[in-house]
Amino acid sequence: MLSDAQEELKKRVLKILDLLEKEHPDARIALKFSNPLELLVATILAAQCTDERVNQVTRSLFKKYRSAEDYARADLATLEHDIKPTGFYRKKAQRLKEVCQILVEKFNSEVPRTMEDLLSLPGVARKTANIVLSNAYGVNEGIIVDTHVLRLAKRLGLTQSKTREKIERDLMEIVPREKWGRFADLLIFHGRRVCNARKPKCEICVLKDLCPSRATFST
DNA sequence: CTCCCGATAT
DNA sequence: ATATCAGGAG
Repeated sequence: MLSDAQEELKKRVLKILDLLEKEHPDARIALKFSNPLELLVATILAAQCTDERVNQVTRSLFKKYRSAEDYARADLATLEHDIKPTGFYRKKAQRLKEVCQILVEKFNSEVPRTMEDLLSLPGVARKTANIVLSNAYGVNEGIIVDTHVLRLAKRLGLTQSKTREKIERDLMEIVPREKWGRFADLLIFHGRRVCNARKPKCEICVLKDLCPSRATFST
């Protein structure tokens, strides 16, 4: 069912994509990785942690742990120490080890390529799965709804929904499927550089003329 | 909803 | 002091 309001939202999305593409042509995932396993590990570590800190940790981590087997047989206390600066380190170490044990046992030591298999892994929900599918395998199963996409989608008036899963469905209806990956990259990049959580820089924002939240934030 | 974790910005 | 950082589970 396509209401007029939804058609308007689709137009607004295209405008946003166009403006952000011109503003941030180099927008790209900030996590550093060289294969699907490294991306999965980096994304798990990225929960409530800046990508910069994750990259700092993974630079040495990826030299020490090169395969799913390496994590699967790691000493838990050692792994905790190796990822400590990313925060939540006990839970993250436990999940990394458990996830990699499952990869070894059930997935031939490889990172799954389907949403269903990824979601079966402990500590992997839709946000993490979408990042891996999109950035490691070029698959658009859904739209990454992380803290930035969540915040910007609300501020830009693209959704009124509360939960991540509803917001993802809302966005999937108004963003062209071939742009799902690009949409997330651009919103995340813009969210980090301009539309911050704390103090959004509305005065330099290329979206200010179409942003319903602009007045709220202007100084 | 809380908990998990700690560094940093405001 | 408090909110936030490419969240997910109980």
